[in-house]
Amino acid sequence: MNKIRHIYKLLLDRYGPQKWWPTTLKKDIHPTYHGQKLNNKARFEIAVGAILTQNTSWKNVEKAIIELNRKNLLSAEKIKKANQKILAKTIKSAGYYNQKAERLKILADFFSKNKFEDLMKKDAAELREIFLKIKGVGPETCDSIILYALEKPIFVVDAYTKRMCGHLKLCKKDASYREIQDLFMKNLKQDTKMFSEYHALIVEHAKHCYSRNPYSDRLLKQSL
DNA sequence: CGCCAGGGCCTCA
DNA sequence: TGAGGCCATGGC
Repeated sequence: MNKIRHIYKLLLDRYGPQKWWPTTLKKDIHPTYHGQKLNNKARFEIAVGAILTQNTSWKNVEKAIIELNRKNLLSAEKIKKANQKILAKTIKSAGYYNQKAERLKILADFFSKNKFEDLMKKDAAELREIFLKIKGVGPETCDSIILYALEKPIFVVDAYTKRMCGHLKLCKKDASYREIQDLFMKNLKQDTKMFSEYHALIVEHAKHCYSRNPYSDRLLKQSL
């Protein structure tokens, strides 16, 4: 059986559905998103979260998003108008707050000029070209926005994914982002929901098995 | 106390 | 292209 598909089954069986993107869908934090189709506010918030979580634990990001909400700053128009230093202070808990405040400003500017309805008419490859031109948006942030905010099928590769694939010898240790992305996308059905789950499951699994060297991944090593 | 977290930019070969 | 420095808080 195909290893990539096999790993997905094993992880799903072990951890259950993750229902990513997290937090924004939790009822207690954002009632309007719970169990509903994403609205534009939710999509924007996911993009903001994708920036804020760069090399940062989600817990710290969650606090920052709650603060943005509390100060009524969670929209493209509001962030565009906001004082950058105040914005930085608001997202302090997410770390790199000066850089990220600038990146949020740029992102807000982008989304005020490019409406979700229009962006969603494009396919993942077109969107990728567009987002990668934005300063502060690299491959992972770009693909996270495309997959989770715009719901187009593209596989998100992060440090955990690379670590896991290297450890399981599914790719070379110095494999590029695109190589690893291709590895998954060429072995899977192009399905947004499944790609969303799979990436989330890798993160969950990696938190257990790939946080500290030497890695021990009994679940997957035994089964491959 | 040190290490690391769901990266990306800039600089310099 | 790729390696290394830099950005920074909070949890453990």
